Amino acid sequence: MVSKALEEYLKNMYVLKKQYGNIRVTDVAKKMNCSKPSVNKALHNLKDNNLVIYETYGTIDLTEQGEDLAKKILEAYDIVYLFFKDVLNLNSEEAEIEAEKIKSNLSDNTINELAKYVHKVLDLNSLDCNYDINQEKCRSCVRRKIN
Amino acid sequence: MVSKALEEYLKNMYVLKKQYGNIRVTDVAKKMNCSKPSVNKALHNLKDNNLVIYETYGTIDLTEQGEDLAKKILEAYDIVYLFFKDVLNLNSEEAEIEAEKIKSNLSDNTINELAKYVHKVLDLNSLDCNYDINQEKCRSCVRRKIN
DNA sequence: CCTTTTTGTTAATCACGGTTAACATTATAT
DNA sequence: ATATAATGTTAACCGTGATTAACAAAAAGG
Repeated sequence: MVSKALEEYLKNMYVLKKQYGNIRVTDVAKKMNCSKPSVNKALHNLKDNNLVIYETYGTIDLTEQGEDLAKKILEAYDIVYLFFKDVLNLNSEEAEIEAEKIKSNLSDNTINELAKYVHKVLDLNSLDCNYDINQEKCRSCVRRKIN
Repeated sequence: MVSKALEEYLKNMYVLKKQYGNIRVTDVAKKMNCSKPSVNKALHNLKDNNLVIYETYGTIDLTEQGEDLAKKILEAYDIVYLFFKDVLNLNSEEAEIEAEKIKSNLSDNTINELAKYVHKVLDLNSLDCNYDINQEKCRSCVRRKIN
């Protein structure tokens, strides 16, 4: 099991790969507001855990295992974010911050249950709209897709 | 701002104080499954932060500030636990573990919103019981008190 | 090309939270 | 009252994740 800190590096590398097509130490450092040596260290550590492919001064890529883990982390983030934003009605900025803080702490099962719950509640709220369009809980009464 | 780790020591000291009337290094260490030197270190650190009253080989007590913080942490735990157990329907053990993991991460505002939400949902579920006693979401349809 | 700039790495260091081993103090029991 | 047991403290150390300063390599521009 890799640490939260390392997962965070991995996640950001994954996002950068999708965004720019490649992963660079400088970009990761900028994105994470940390120093380049920190990224370099993380890189070595992630490599030791078979999550990235990397040689000194070479290109950086995620292994299949690394991609899977990154996706799982992002999915956890998404579902927690959705809960905070659309169920608890926190504003986007706060939902983002709070989701970021706890996404890596929760077990797979909890994330699954939360996903099911959010799905169910957003649907329920949509139905409620037919009865009382102005009631407070209808702020989030738009049917959404959860992948 | 004191660290999560220190908050955890503080919380456990508070609980032991309520439970036994006094706080002892050995008891804290047992409760937290850590060594006595760790407790001792935490003690010095908490003292520096004006959260405990403590002299070498002397009795340990929480300051008013320390008690307030400990109570806040416990309240956060309780509300998160309740959410996992009675809203998400996790079993008690899992709800406990998950609540423990994230209680100190969430902002005051999030905890407040979560408290309001849990309160509301448990009431709603109670009402739902009148319509369909057997539907799945009624597993948690008992009216509960949240202090 | 070759100089300059950007990028990446290494070394040394730090803070934090934890440990074990050794020691000091306090409490207990006979 | 004192030997023994329990409790608490200190010192030395470790791993993790971060830093800055210095350096090496690669890329870019003239």
